[in-house]
Amino acid sequence: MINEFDLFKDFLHQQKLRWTPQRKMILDIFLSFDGHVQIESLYEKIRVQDPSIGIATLYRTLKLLVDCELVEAHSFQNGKKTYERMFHVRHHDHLICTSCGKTIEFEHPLIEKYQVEICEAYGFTLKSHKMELLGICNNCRMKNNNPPFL
Amino acid sequence: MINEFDLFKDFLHQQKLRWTPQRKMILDIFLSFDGHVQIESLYEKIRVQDPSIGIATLYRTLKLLVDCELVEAHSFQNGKKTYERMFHVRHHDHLICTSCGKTIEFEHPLIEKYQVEICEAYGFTLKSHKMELLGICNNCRMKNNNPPFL
DNA sequence: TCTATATTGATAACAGTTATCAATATCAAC
DNA sequence: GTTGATATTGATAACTGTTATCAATATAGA
Repeated sequence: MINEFDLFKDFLHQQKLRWTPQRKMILDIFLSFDGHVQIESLYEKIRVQDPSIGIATLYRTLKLLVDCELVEAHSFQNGKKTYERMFHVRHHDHLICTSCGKTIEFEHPLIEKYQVEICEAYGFTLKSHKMELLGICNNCRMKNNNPPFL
Repeated sequence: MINEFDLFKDFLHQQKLRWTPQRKMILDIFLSFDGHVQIESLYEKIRVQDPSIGIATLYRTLKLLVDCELVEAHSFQNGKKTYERMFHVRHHDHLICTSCGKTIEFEHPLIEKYQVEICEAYGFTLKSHKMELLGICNNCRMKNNNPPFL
């Protein structure tokens, strides 16, 4: 079964770029994270293994990983980017309790279908999506003694 | 009917902050835009009316407008924030081009319906949601003309 | 092994945003 | 209206995350 390393190697070869120990290590450590990874955490963990690696190499490698679609970049409010693994991972959306922070992952095939339709209508090629439903979970509603709809 | 100016004035008063001509003008010009406003465009238009206004005042005022929930801040791929009017505006979701940053607003009643169903299934009381479809717009696809790897 | 050239780490540069500060404006109390 | 405590302003320095530059080095095909 094809894996991320082979895919990255192929991509580099195809672009006449080179497979280096730094690139291997960065991908390796990136894959050891789950969910959204911040440059900062990634860089810390990388430096444990090899303190000589420069931050520029990390940014450059992440950009390559995004180019070959193994990784997706997100921007959040605080101005920092996060990076998310995009290969061998099933897509899902999030239900988030704004009171306790609990999150539930879910999928909904029909919603996905409508998303594609919307993109087609506007001439977009859909690459990914993010959907977050924000609400109050059962637990918190009981605890706070709030009525079910508020 | 209550309007943005009264709401902002009340908010400032409540926080023991002051109602100034600069704040009035910034809100006024902000409201003359539609959709997602970039600081840059906003600042240009403001300086036409009063070239003495400083960029810091613009940032400070936008932060206040976000605090009082008249405005919502978004961060997109290119690292720039955009600001969106949040009052007297119907809820909508976003289609975002990850290449040029162009955004299109849309609504889809069926998707909204399924969101409610999902929340009910997990015992959540839905408060709000955010859905972003990320892709490549027609323009950028033509311009770049580079097929994705894989 | 040799050689063209891609890659590296250090760091300067850059862009967007925020903090600092002295001068000024606001507004509640009188 | 005047006063005075203090919030606000504009200019700009500082800060943060990211990217570009560059000389030294590593890679990989011949």
